[in-house]
Amino acid sequence: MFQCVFSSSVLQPLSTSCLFKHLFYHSATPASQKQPEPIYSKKTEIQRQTVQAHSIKLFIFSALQVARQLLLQQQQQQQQQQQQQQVSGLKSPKRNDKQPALQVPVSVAMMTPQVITPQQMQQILQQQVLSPQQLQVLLQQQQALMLQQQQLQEFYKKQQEQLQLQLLQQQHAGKQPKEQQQVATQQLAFQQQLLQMQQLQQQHLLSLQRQGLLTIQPGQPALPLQPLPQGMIPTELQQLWKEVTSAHSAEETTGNNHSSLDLTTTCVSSSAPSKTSLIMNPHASTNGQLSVHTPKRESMSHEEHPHSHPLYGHGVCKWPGCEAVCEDFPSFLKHLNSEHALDDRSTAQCRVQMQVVQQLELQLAKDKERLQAMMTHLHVKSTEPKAAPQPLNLVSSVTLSKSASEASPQSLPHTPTTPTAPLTPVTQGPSVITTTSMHTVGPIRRRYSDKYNVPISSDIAQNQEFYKNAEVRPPFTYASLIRQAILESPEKQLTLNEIYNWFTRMFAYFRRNAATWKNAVRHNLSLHKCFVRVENVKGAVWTVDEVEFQKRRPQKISGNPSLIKNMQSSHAYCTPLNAALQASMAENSIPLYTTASMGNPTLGNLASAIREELNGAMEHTNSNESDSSPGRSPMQPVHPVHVKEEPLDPEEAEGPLSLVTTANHSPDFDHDRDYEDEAVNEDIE
DNA sequence: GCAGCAATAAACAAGG
DNA sequence: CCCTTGTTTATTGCTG
Repeated sequence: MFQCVFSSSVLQPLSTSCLFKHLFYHSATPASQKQPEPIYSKKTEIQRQTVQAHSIKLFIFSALQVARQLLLQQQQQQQQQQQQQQVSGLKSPKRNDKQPALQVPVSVAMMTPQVITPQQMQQILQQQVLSPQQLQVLLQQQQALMLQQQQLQEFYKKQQEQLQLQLLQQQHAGKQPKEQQQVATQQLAFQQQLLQMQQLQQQHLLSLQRQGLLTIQPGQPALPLQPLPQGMIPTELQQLWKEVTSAHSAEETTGNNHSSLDLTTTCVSSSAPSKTSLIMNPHASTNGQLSVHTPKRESMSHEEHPHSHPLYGHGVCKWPGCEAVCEDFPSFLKHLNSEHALDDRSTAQCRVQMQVVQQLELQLAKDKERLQAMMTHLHVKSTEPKAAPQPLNLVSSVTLSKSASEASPQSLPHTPTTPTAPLTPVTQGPSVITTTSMHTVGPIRRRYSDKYNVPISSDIAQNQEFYKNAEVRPPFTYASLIRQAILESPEKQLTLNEIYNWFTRMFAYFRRNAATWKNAVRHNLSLHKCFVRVENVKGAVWTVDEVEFQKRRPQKISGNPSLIKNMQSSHAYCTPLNAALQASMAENSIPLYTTASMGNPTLGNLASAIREELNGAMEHTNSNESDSSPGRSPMQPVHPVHVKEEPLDPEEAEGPLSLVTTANHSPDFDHDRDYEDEAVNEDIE
């Protein structure tokens, strides 16, 4: 069952064919009339936004309730069987294999039954392996196994230590523990996970010991972290592992760490940017997964600062729910050793933390997935109806972005139209096509024009938070931005550095690639007569010659003043929204934008910004051009309609009172110009 | 295809 | 010498 996971659209289940039809329906509509449509994606509601996350939590919870009871019964039986077999002798471990897991598809049952990671969940969902019923069964199984793990732990504690040692030894030897003869294979794997967690603790102690701060001899040799099949090891488990063993791993390259690292790489996915870039490039996290990147950095930082610890900061133990004050690192270690030793409570807390991380990662994965689906869909849409050269252009741009992130972007000349670039489907690239990753595109020069019809100050004021937080290129020329910066200053004059600061303060976009845009700022200041350098006592300041500025582009903007006025008016009464809300609304407004909410330029701006981020996907889809709409993309200058734009001083026009006009206009608006972030990759600067 | 504009890159100089 | 500031030139992409 497929459901729309995007926007406020109705959650209607769709079959595969219906989904395609639906997508095609949207694709067939001229992009200039329609904003990106809600993406119908083959996912269940689990992959929806937070609401869905909550839903699934409830869903899981209810499933767990059922599972709990089942498990308790099952557990009792198993314990009885275990005890019986200890008495009567041990049977062949093969019985484990014959004992089927709960009714779960093979592909799932084959997985090591551990807590489902977001990745697994995604995979399951994407593969459409599970029906909701199956999913429920799986969840029950998962939880049951978790409970079982807990209870097994207790049980083991009550058993002879010999039993545990035996278990460990056998696992170390790659054999199946005897205790697992009576449990399903899932339970076996859960025991393994339990052991891994114990190993985490052991490793932790080991690491502490290696720091010379503990003298405890580990009771058992560190067991190799058993790689879980199919790369299914939970990322969060790795992270925990790395966190716990970070200091240790820095100085030792044991098999444990190797397997951990390798698995990390595996989890990142083979299509991700090279491991090296992830590791070496401090900005690579924008392209890759933080869950992978972060531990790496932590590991390195710990290497540099032996007294730093993921669980210790600002004199406080950062163990979840602890916050005990530890004056110094040794006392923290002592505290950690005493209060957070390997016991039920610690392992339970560890599990909780794992789940927290899982939730976060799931959330992140969902959003990434949605973004990718959106982009994929839009690319398809934009390429389908167009002639070959343009789609090539577009696709190669994206491809370039990927290759650029993999190779050395700096060395890449701007060859966005290079046909030699493989036309790799977008979906095959790094699973994370983030906003920032779009910025890693090579220097693709894209026309970058002012929203002539919208006062810059108005737009900036309306979307201030958005620009501040989203790395979206403001749809204004450098000249306009510089002018705005200067005009915003109390004395209408700024030093170059102050202009820089304004840029970085106002636009997240300009917090990157400083060398590039600063050069552009200087270039513009020097180039345009409208910027006048005034020698000051302290140095030089830049001012704006408004007359010159107005003379700059009179020919470009002309047309019906009333339309402009309408635009400004409708634009002005939009309440500024915070960035997150804006982004969300932009998402949701996309379909409406083309139809009903033409009067909401703020949303329009956001929609435009999103389009901008879409790497020109909708470029040249200007089959319908009509410039009068205030809801038209603010990115789009009005070409055909000649409006005298500049006479409208933005400072005058942006007043909130200058409005009161039509909110609705022609649903047509031109789409033909999309501006993307050419984005020199700052990562390697 | 061309002109114009804007973005980008880069060389260069002057001054702190 | 390095950095910042400022100027200039060249190139490229986009649009009309």
